[in-house]
Amino acid sequence: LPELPEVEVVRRQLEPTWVGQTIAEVWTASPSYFFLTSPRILKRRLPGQLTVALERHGKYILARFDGGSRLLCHLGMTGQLTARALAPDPHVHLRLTLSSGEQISFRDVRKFGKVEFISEGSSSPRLDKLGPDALTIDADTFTARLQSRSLAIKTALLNQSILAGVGNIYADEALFASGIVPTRPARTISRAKLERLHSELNRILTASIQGGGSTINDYLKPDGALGGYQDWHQVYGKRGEACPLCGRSLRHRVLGGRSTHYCSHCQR
DNA sequence: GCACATGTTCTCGG
DNA sequence: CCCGAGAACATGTG
Repeated sequence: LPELPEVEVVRRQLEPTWVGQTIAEVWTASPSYFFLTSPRILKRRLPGQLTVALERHGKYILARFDGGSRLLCHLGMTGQLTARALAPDPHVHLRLTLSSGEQISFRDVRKFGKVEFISEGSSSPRLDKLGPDALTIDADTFTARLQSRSLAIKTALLNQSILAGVGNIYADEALFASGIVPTRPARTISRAKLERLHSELNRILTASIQGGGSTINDYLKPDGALGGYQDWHQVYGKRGEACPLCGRSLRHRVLGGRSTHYCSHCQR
């Protein structure tokens, strides 16, 4: 379930524990078909690496090491990254023991998460494909990247090569907040409306990070607490409930294979 | 048993 | 190349 705000909360909580530490030991579950880089390579390349930064691009977390190599993590749908001690369970796939003695664990029930070691000087096709990060993109770049598309605006927002970090929840919330119907082709939306969407998206992502992200089913912060932003959702998961603006019943439909929530009166 | 689930990636159409 | 529909991935919940 993690989208940009949840991944950023994870990054911020892990940063003080992880950055500045050397990786001492690597443990992987076996068997596991969870890794883009084989457990054998992870165990050979990671020990001894000094972590100099913990970064995020879109929904990806990247640990950067002093030699220039990086560890790429994607939480998929149910991934959790934590420095807490976890009770033994079959869903922990990777544990990194740091020089401080603390452990970073990657737990993922559905195994849609990804872990990849990127050697110094190498790039990752996954990273190369990503568009600008949704939290830091400026209004001009945002409108330029969307104005040329004939895709439905929601489908465009979910496309990580156009804009990185927005998932189903925040796409629905941002479109509601800016009064745009999710099915509208992006290129038919005025510049002013796209600028409004940019500012509402930024406001919502920032507020969600402040609130600790959204917990629907699985997401937990690294400290084990629930997120808080789900209480502020206006439309996501609220089909049939009253629109917070006009009181009419909120609609639901499938768009691009994804569950989509909107108000047909307030969003045009 | 069935429907549904927050993400990514690929294939097969047009 | 652009776009959409659908499936696949693996496992859980209601």
